[in-house]
Amino acid sequence: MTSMDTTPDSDRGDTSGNRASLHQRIIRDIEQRILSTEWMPGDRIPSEQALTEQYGCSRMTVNKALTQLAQSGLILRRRKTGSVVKRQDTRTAILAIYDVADEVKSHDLPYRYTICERLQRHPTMQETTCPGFREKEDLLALTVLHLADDEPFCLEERVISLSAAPDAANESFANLAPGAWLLNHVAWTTGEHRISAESSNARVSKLLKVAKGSAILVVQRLTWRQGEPVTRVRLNYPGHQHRLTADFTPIQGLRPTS
Amino acid sequence: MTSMDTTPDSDRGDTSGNRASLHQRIIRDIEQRILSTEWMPGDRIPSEQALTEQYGCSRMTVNKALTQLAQSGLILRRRKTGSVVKRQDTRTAILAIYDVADEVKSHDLPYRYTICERLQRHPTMQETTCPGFREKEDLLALTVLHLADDEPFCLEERVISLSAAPDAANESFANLAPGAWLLNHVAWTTGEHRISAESSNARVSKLLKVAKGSAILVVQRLTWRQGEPVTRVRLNYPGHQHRLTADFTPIQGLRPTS
DNA sequence: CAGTGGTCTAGACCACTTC
DNA sequence: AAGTGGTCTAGACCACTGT
Repeated sequence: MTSMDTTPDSDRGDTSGNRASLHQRIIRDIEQRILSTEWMPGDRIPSEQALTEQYGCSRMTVNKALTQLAQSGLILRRRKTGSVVKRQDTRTAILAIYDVADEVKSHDLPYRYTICERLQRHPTMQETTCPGFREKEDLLALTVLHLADDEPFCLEERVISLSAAPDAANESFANLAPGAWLLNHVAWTTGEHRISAESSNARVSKLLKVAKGSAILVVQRLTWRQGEPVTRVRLNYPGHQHRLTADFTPIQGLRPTS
Repeated sequence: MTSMDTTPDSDRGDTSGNRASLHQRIIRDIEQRILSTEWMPGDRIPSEQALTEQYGCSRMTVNKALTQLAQSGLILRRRKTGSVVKRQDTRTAILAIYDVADEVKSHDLPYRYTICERLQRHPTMQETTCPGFREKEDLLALTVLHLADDEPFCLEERVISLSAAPDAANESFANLAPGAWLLNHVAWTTGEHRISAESSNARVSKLLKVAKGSAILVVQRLTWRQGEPVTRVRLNYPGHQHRLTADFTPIQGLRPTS
């Protein structure tokens, strides 16, 4: 009988300020209840049927809202038993990984890079044992120094699989750094980051012009394309000047890139 | 007239192996085209109307697929001009931040912690100038050493706002470390992480039993609840033994927690 | 078995944006 | 003005799952 009496708030017949769509309002309402601890982890969320009546809308609309809440990790949906507030024991942070050039430019500093080293080789022992690359694969190894305002900003040690990116062999990387070049030529990949702190060794210290043994923030990235390893890169940032920032919000979507 | 002729592949009338739902198959198909560079950034994606005919389904189903692709950052949707493949210049990684206790236990090591220091105070100069806390607010400052297998694993330096979490003042944290306690008592928050590498100072070195000046991975976390700062925490991990890992996949959703 | 979510349809109206 | 996505409806059938 579509009782409208329980309509949560009163912008229903309101002509002004009706910015959000209905399913978004449902999302906000439920988020609010969870945030305010009115609904605690494990508590049951009204069934789609119940919400359909509460909001006087169709089930699709409610379903869309609950599906999004589940996708953003706020609730768990199960058949028969219904949806419940999820326990939030681990939080996820969204870390945006930029191209180093963009990163520098976002600080309003002039950017340039130099290729310090370039050679074609096969995987080392370490590389074959650990993660991605096949034995005897043709690889291109590059060392790139990124500079901001002519000061060392990041030392990039990259290995590219030439079977995944054959064009790389004949590319000078004179106008486009390898990272950006790959972004333009090899499209999307899945991958993995490892972030750690290390003491700089002699080579890194020299190139980054930091004291030997000083703290370096190391971001390692492995990327695949359709199951094939494409590139492995170690980005060495002087620890004192650099930091990664990540927002975490279990609320209203994950804002993937925007 | 719902032409079925162009149905992309042939599991339509197939009774076996019909695992994925239709909108998921549409998502996969489009992802595939983008991954294979058949559709490059900027290229136009068929309109909802066109896809509706291609797949012989209703517009809602196509819309659901495209909406998800847009939410995961793969495509851009615009009215009138239609949807296009998005340029992928920045990638986002999902970083799971666990409670330190869970982190240790996931390594199958016995876990314990000790509260090294505890005092109630007001914000320091630095704290009032920089980010969250109001002046003269009551704060609880804690230093917690987390141990794995009785070896120092992480040094936690935490400040809790007593206006946001008044119960904390009378809590001994004997059975539950402050981080886990807050998770249970203050519900969800939005927040921010800053990850950097630093050289350990005397205090940190001593507590973590590492050489002074060695590389430390520092994770700073600021959390708010409804706009009010709740807690600020610095987690100091010996850099050599610890690393954060994050997966990035611009493909098929962001798997927020799972 | 009955309750719940998962998915889909075949329409509809509107808002926005470019032409 | 026309094309596109944004949203919503009022049904429907099915799959899963706990009792």
